[in-house]
Amino acid sequence: MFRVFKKEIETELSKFLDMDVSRFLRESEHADLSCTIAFKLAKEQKRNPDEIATEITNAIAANLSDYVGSIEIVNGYINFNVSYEFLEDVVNTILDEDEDYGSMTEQGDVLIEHTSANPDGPLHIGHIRNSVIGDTLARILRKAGLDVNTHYYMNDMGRQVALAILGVRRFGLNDKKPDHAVADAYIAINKIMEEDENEKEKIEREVEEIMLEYELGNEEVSKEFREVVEKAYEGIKQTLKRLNIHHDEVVWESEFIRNGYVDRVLKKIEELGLLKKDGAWYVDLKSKGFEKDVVVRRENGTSLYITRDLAYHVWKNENFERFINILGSDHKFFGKQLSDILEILGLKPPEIVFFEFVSLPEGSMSTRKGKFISADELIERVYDEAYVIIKDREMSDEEKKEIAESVAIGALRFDFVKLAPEKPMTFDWKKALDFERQTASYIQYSHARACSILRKAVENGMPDIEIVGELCTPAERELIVLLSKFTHVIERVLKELRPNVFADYIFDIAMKFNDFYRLHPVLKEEKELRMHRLAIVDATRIVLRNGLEVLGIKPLEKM
RNA sequence: GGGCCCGUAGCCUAGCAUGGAUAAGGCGACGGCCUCCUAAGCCGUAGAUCGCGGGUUCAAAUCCCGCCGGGUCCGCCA
Repeated sequence: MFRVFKKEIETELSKFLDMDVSRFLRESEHADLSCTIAFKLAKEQKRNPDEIATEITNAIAANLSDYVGSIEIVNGYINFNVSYEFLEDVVNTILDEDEDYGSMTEQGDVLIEHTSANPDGPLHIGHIRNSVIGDTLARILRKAGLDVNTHYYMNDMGRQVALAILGVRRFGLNDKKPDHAVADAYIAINKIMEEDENEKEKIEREVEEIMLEYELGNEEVSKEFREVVEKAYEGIKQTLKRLNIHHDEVVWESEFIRNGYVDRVLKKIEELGLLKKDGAWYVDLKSKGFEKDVVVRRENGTSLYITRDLAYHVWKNENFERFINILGSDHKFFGKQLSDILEILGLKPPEIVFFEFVSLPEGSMSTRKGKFISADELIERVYDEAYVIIKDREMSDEEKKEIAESVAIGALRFDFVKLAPEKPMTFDWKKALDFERQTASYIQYSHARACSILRKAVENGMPDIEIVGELCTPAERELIVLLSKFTHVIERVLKELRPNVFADYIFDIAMKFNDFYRLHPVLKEEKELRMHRLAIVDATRIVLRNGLEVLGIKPLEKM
């Protein structure tokens, strides 16, 4: 709805000004939309901005639709405010569209690859950042109308996995959750390598050996790889499920060796005359500014991670219009190489969302050294904390557990998604376990409050609702204008691929709703005013619910 | 050494793309609010040389240049 308001002003302004005017229009605290074009023109024409603003306003005022309620000129700014009719239309549209409010009609297929953690252990808190960004983005893009597929790219051919397999061979798997059991074997074999030079050499030779066997398709070894990888993934999948995250498909890296895509991509590079063979095979990327060649095949004939990933991206090109990867920023160099090679091949590179590292106060994490906080441990502790808060409430234990689970998962997801991806993050137990504001629980609580008011209204036999623009107070106005920006915000996320923007938006709604709640009684009011406010509460409830769902957080009706 | 990212009150963050009106929230601190729709809430107070230095501009947290501090990458690893 806000988009309609904005578009209209843009159209009228550009009729008069004959230039792209959108960059001079912005949301501000002073008005619903504020225009700074007069400053620009004042400079060019060496005139007073106020004078120009007045001229512009006079020229367009008559043509503006009923959604524009007022235009004001203040110090050269042209301030546009929405009308009563706009406010009414927003609330009525939300009530009408209900769970579809905020949905858009973007078209096309998108593939989002996220998480894709090495199957050598459980997800840790760094991986969760990837998963949450990826899953939230997937949900936002779906809300926008796109046909979204999510992939977990299973890195089954890496050195780490080979090592994990040797670990399992030597120590077996204990009876912990399967991903943790794999990690224990992996950590144990790493420990041996660190402590004993002879063992280290021996194990490294074995790693080479089984990697080669696996690439060549040796049945015995392949079976071992599959078993360990599937074990690890089984545990990872459980963790993701608890976080409301699922992948539509798991794509095994080794598949691209077996189905010939790796050979195809190598051949294609060779045909372009870019392949250098000197024992190993290299791609010359000097034209793209790289000092060193990129190795795409080792001397022993095996492929490398980038070779298989190139093959995967050839496949993505064949099957999807857009493909987005969520990657830790340590992959930036790699991502650039991958993208540049794809471009040389005349293919589309992936859109990549990079996020900065999650580190512990004592330094960066390492699965190999067993130095990490697992997602499972984090979830469990946040859950315990959430349970403590409600344990004395009057409800069934089952209900308490459900609420604690939703609050815990919500808090966790929100904590990761609210931070801009490019910001580094230092994990802090105290903050992770703190439920005082700025977390999902605040939003869930606001939603529950709205539900409660509506529930009581029905119980008291006053279910009728009706928005009346003229009755809107400043706080109500602000809230409704914010509610109208749902698709406006989604549009921005689509463009920037930064889901934190959406998280902020939903949080803002919760805050504005609490302002409203404090200032305006609802159920106590006389009929007309009560119906008006109930309409606002219901509309807010709907937007909060839809927003929380887009964030993968359960909208609770009671807490 | 070179590339990329980050640096905004004691702490965490938003704003930076497209320069504009007193730099916005939260945590923590201090003082208050449950005969009133859920106190997982709310109100008030204190707290900022927007890392530093230059430049562009009528106007810079935002753009440009140079530094400083932190992270990360520069493998026949992934």
